Formats: sequence, structure tokens, C-alpha cells
Amino acid sequence: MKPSIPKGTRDFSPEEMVRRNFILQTIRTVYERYGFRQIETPAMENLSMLEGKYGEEGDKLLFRILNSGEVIDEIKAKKDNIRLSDISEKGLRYDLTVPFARYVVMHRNEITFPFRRYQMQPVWRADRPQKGRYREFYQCDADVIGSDSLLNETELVQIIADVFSKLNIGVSIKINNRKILSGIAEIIGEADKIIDITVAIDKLDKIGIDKVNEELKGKGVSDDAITKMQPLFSVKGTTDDRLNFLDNFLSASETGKKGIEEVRTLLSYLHSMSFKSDLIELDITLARGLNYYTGAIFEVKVSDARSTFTSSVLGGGRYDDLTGIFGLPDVSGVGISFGIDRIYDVMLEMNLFEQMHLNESSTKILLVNFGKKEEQYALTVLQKLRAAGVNSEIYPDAAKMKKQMSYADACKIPYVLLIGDEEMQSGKLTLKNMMSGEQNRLDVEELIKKLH
RNA sequence: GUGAAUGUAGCUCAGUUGGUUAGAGCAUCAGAUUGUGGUUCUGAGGGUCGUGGGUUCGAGCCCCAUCUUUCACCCCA
Repeated sequence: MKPSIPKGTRDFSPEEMVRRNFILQTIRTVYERYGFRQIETPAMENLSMLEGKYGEEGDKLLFRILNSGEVIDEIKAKKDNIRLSDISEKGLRYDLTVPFARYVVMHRNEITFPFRRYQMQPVWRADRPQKGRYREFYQCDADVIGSDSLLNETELVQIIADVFSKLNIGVSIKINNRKILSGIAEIIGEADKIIDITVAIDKLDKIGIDKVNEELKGKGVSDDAITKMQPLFSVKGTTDDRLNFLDNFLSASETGKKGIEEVRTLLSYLHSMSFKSDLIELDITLARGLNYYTGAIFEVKVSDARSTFTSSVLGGGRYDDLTGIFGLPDVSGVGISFGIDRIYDVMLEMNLFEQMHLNESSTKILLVNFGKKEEQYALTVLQKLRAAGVNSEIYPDAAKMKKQMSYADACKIPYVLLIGDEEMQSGKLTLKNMMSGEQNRLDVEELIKKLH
């Protein structure tokens, strides 16, 4: 039997986990600094909770779990009365936002609103794996639900900046507003085609104006509407310039004006909190996650000379009525989601992990095992070290010194303690620093003091 | 779901127009060295060449299928 793992999934070595945990811990610390509280939800949800929430594409990418029991035999017995639910009624979660909405509705009476929650768990998508795209990956979400205030958007943007600054990754935070996109569709007289329109203009950077126009035409957008849109594609200048342009372009759309107003408010909040304005950029072609966003839309791309990574490392936005489908209407929420697997890939590419020399081993000291008699003595020392809060381990076999030293070396354990006859008699133990090679004779108290 | 590339030891890769018993470096293990690792020297183990079929006297090499990984599209963290 040849061992294998499913397509798009990965094992993580101890070295990789140290690095992944560093990223996770950085995000967690920032989330908690801003008052977010952690929850977890099950890896699987009932399919009825997931289906239809992510659009047609999303439904195809759901992992469905085969029902337990003799499913095949039971289905055969049913002949033509087979229902989909006879085969599968559970699926793996596709993101953390929909399960969160479900959580909020189920626990509405225990939750104090506005609820600031964070969640860091794996999600699964049956996508074709490629660079930066996995079938099992972690999302790290923070959402505020039960508040319309744009202060929430402001704080989320600050969180984004804090995290990437701590990780030492240069990024560009792109913002947009669904209301601006709605306004555009309205102004050009194609309000019902908003999805097709935004999907097409989202590709502007990638495929160029001509191809975008071609795609719009293919989707049945009128020539007149396409002509009206052209000025949008050539907007240049600062965020203020763009907003001024939109003031004019969307002057006949109440929704559009509301969107501009929201963007201005967010920017002014950020300004008064002395946020570095060159990090953030209004991008009217940004149209992600359109299925449920209703206000702000966020996306972060790496913008760092040391990285070639082009996919987004964070997405987010506001959804006014996500819980409505679960029976709790009019609850507004806004959230963001870090993709730590991509962040890991970026940091690896930028050699950031090497520069920050993370502790590769949590063990601080290895006690060398010389034999039965010495082992007894070492055990009491080990006990004292651990009681004093020093991460310690003893080599379990009385193997050759070379082997034990090599073990410490390979595991990057910084100190080794030698306890032989001499040490037992004098009570002065030999401490070796594996980095410098230098050795000292210390009693247990001195040892604990030194390692603390 | 569409299109393309890839796969030889744990890892990175050689392998001639199809021709005997498939090689190297690194890693691993053992020894040189019975209380000293990271450098050195010596030796050893490890491959049904991704898998299954086919062509051939003969296949790591050619053909077909399938899986993995990678890249692009779609979509997305």
C-alpha cells in the first residue's frame, strides 16, 4: 500500500507549523487587540445551510459527504424514489462567513450585539489546485455583526494594516463599494445586469478595455450602455480625483451617491486616526464576493518588490442581510478574511522566515542519557526544570553521545545538559550551549536561573 | 468544468537512436571516536523508473488510459 493524501491537501512538518503558527498568532493577537472574540463551528454543515449561498460556481465546489450506513444498498432498494438527501445531506464548510451567519441566528438570544467574533479554521473547496490555491486551506475571519456604523469598516482596515505591517509584507488595500457598482449599472440603464457588468470590469487590469467591452456585449449589455461606461475605464489620479469623477458620473443615482458617501466617511475616519493613506486605494473595478456584499468591498494584494505573488491574500466586505436566509432579517455585518496559506507562500518567497529566526524547537534543553544510574538523577533534574517552566526533554535511550548530540543539533535544541559520574558527585552539572559550543558547570538553581 | 506541461532513491536531478545488473549529490544509518553535535574520512541500506495496459526479441525511453503535481481559463483566500 502506497501512502497518499487527497488532491490539493498537504501535510505540515514541525518547521512549517512553527511558521504557520507565527502567522496565526500574529493575526490572533491583533484581532484580540481590537476586541474580537473567538468561536469555532463544525467542519461539516448540513448541506441545506451551504447550498445556494455561493452562487452557481460555489455549489459545484462544495465537498459533499456521503451519508453513513449502507447508502448504496438503501438507494438500490428505493429504485426511482431516490432523493439527493438519500445520498448526501452534509458538506464540508466552504467559508467561515455563512457558518457564522448560521451561528448568529441559532444563538441570537445568547449573543450581545454588536458581536465581534473571530474564527480561524480550515475550509474546503473542490477547486482545481494551482499556485496559491488549495482544496483545504485556513481562513482567519473577523466580523462585526449587528452594527451599521462605518467605524467597523474603519477598524477592519486598521487591522489589515496592523497585521501586514507586523508580518513585514508590503500590501495594497483596495476598497470599493457595492452601492457604487449598483449606481453604475443603474446610470447606464442595465441595473438588472449588475453581476455581469461587475464581473467584466473586474477583469479590466487583466484583459484590457477592448476585451471587457467584448465580454459586456456578449452578456447582452446594450451598445448605448457600453458607450456610457467608457469614461469609467479611463479614470485616473488619486482617490479624491476618482471620487470627484464619480460625484459627477453618479449624480442621478441615489444608491451611487450613498456609496460615494460611505467611501468618503470611511476615508475620513481613517484620516482622523492618522492612517497611512498610501496603503489604501479606491478601485472601482473591484467586485469580489458579489453574492452577498452590499456595501464596502475589501481586497488586499501583495505590493512588495520581493514578491511575485498576484492573487489576493485577503477579502472582505459588508453584507446587510446575510442572516435573513436563516430567518433573522435586518442584521448588518461586515468582515474580513485572511488567507494564511497564501500569506505563508508570500513570506516564504520573500525569505521572511529565515530573517526572523523563529524558535524551531520549543524545547530549550536536552538532558543526555548516560545509563540507568545517571538516568535516575537526570529525572529529578528534569522534574525541577519543568516545574520551573523550562521546556525540557531527556533522551529516552542510553545511546552514544554522538547520536544524542546529533539529535539535539537536528532538532535545533539550544542547550544540552550532561550528567555523568562527576556531575552527580559534585552536583555541578555540565551545560553546553549548542550555538557557541561553550560549556559551564552549574548546580540546578543556577541552571534554572540561566535558562529563564 | 476547459486547455497544457510534468512524474526516475526521502530530496534535487543524470540516464545516449529502445539494448546486459538504472547512476550522482544531498539526506539517512553504521563505523573511524566507550563523555561531546554542526566540518572530515570509510562503508551500508534504499528504486517492480507514478499506476495499469499495449507495441517490440527487448521499454525508464515509443503508444493508450488513469492518477499526482504544476501552469493558464473560470472562479477565488
